[in-house]
Amino acid sequence: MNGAIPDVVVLRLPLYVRALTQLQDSGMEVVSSHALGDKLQITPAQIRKDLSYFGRFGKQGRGYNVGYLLQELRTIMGLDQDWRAALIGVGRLGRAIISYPGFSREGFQVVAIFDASPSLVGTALDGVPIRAMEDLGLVCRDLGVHIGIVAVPEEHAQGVVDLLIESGVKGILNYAPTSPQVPEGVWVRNIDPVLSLQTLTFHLKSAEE
Amino acid sequence: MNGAIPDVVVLRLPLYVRALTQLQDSGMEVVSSHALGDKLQITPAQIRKDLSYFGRFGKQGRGYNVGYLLQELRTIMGLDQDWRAALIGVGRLGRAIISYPGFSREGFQVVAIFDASPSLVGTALDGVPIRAMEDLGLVCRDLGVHIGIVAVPEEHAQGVVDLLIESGVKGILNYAPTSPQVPEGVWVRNIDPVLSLQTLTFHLKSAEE
DNA sequence: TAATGTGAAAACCTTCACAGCT
DNA sequence: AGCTGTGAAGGTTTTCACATTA
Repeated sequence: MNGAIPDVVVLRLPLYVRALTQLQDSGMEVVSSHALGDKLQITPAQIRKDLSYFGRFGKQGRGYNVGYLLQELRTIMGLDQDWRAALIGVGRLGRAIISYPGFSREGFQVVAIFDASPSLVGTALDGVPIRAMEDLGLVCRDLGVHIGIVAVPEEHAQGVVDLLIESGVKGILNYAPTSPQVPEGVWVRNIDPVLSLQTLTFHLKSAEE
Repeated sequence: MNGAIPDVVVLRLPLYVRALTQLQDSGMEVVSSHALGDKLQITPAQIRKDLSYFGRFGKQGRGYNVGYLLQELRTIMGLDQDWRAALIGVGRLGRAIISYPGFSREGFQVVAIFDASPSLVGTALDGVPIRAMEDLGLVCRDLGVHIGIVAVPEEHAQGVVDLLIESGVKGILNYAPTSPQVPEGVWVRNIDPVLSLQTLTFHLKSAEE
């Protein structure tokens, strides 16, 4: 129906997948845009419009078949395949990330781990060997790493991101408290809970008046 | 000059604060909207427009004084005061959150911890006692908790959020993989790295073609 | 000269409203 | 009767472009 999907639509797709999965688990077979919208606090029109970028998945008068729509969305988003990730940085944060079961449950496998500290290199975490930064390029290409998970201190984040990009990695999940610069064709998502807290305080402070 | 600040502007304010702090640390005293925009991959016009919602902080021909703008923004966002948070849920995730030094460094103090497990209640974490869920309302009001940090399993998240709201908490940082429903006047920010990864795979898959 | 602050224009996104299908 | 899919309308956000000021 068109060419590019608005980024704001792409950001909502995972919400639909998550909500539909919950509905499926609870045994629901059909859902209307209105019911799905109630669950997500999104208007029914918005949901229908978003889905219409990708096809016609509903039945007039009835709604959407939960299982079917879920499967279609998972295919559209590439969630029907496995994705290989590399973790860079084995500090407190890196350890928490590797021990989080949600990633592998959703099809994201951490296949390589890197750290700059010589005392860590050679040991393993969760069965995955920790390697030296020097080997990043070779190993990432070898293993076909799709996504880099950056969990290094702020001052090293940009350097690590540059290295990942040189190694052919096109997707980056950045936990460092900084905004890395990347060229066209590389996608970054930043996770910084402090930024979220700071937008909260703005509203709390405003409401206080 | 205005009434309400667009939410999309509020989401960018913490980015400005973070970048300005980095500039200040590196000794820079003046910055132009162009230079700041380079750092954040945001257009100069956007930065100037965003700032103009709050006042006139720059000098024509020169730019912005880093320290002054930083201080103004911190005041606008309420970052010049301390905020008290309660953590709910002491699983793997809750422990990672409490051990993250970034929160207290930025003025967010975890003053209370709650968990449903009787074996944890009565023990302490990082010097903060773990309390029973039954005490949540009383303790939150007593201590004047501003923000609830939700780190419980998905199936308990909505219940915990409801409890927090009943207890007068108006800001929620939600780590559970679900979209809690809240009334007007309560603000939620969700942290779910899996959603971020899933938006990445959409782009990676699209680029693959 | 260099860069802000800001109306106006352009681009983008959301909502409306209804034809059309089940 | 009920709900989708979608053009068109309406609203919001971004960008442009320039008067203005240091």
